[in-house]
Amino acid sequence: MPKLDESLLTDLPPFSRLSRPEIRAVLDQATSRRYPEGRAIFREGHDADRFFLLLDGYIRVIRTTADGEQIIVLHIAPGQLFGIAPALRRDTYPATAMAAAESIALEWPSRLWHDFAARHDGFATETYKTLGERLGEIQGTLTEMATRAVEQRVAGALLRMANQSGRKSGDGIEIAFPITRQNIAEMTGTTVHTVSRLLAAWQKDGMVKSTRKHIVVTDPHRLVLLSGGHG
DNA sequence: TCATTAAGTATGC
DNA sequence: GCATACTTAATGA
Repeated sequence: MPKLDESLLTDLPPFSRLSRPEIRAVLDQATSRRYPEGRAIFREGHDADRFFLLLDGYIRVIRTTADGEQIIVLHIAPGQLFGIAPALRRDTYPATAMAAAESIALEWPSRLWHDFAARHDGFATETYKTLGERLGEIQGTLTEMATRAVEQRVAGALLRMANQSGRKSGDGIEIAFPITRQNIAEMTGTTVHTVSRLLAAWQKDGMVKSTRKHIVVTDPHRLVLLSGGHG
């Protein structure tokens, strides 16, 4: 394993308050791995022996219901920690993590988490901050599920992905990882068919542009209106 | 309003 | 050419 460059971590919230030598020490304990699209990084219920930092790519966090249905909980963007079960005082992962696109992540043994938190100023607080933000997002989605109609939920899901992982392209905001209608159905508690119909209608109205596994939001503002105000 | 069924077309390895 | 992604229409809860 080649030595990892310190600049990988210097600008990321959990590490931004660490000194150069501290970052070096943290990096020297990390392993870097690559995951092809669709590969599980860890699975729900399994022993939480490692935690991760996403360097490149996108991660889909998935939970499976009792009757085997998949629910996409959220997506993780580069620069974020994930699989941080130790921060939640858990010894198993609460969800499955899949590479939504080809991804590269650093990993550390779980036992190091408490070590990092104790030794490095800001590591724990920054980590809890991202956990809090993530919880807020999940709560928001949950409320949306309970109170909004399907059309508003799908619009909201598209906007969330565009906001968190969007890159500006020629004609709008492009969702930066492969996403199928089935995936969106799993995020919004509806069916592929409904998602397909909605996307087709919105494309005709010029709000989105989509091809296979690829969506560009061309009129975010109107989509916000459709989603019912709040993003 | 939305899921389900069913039956198709398009796309990419 | 086959699996996967996607589309559309009909039906009924």
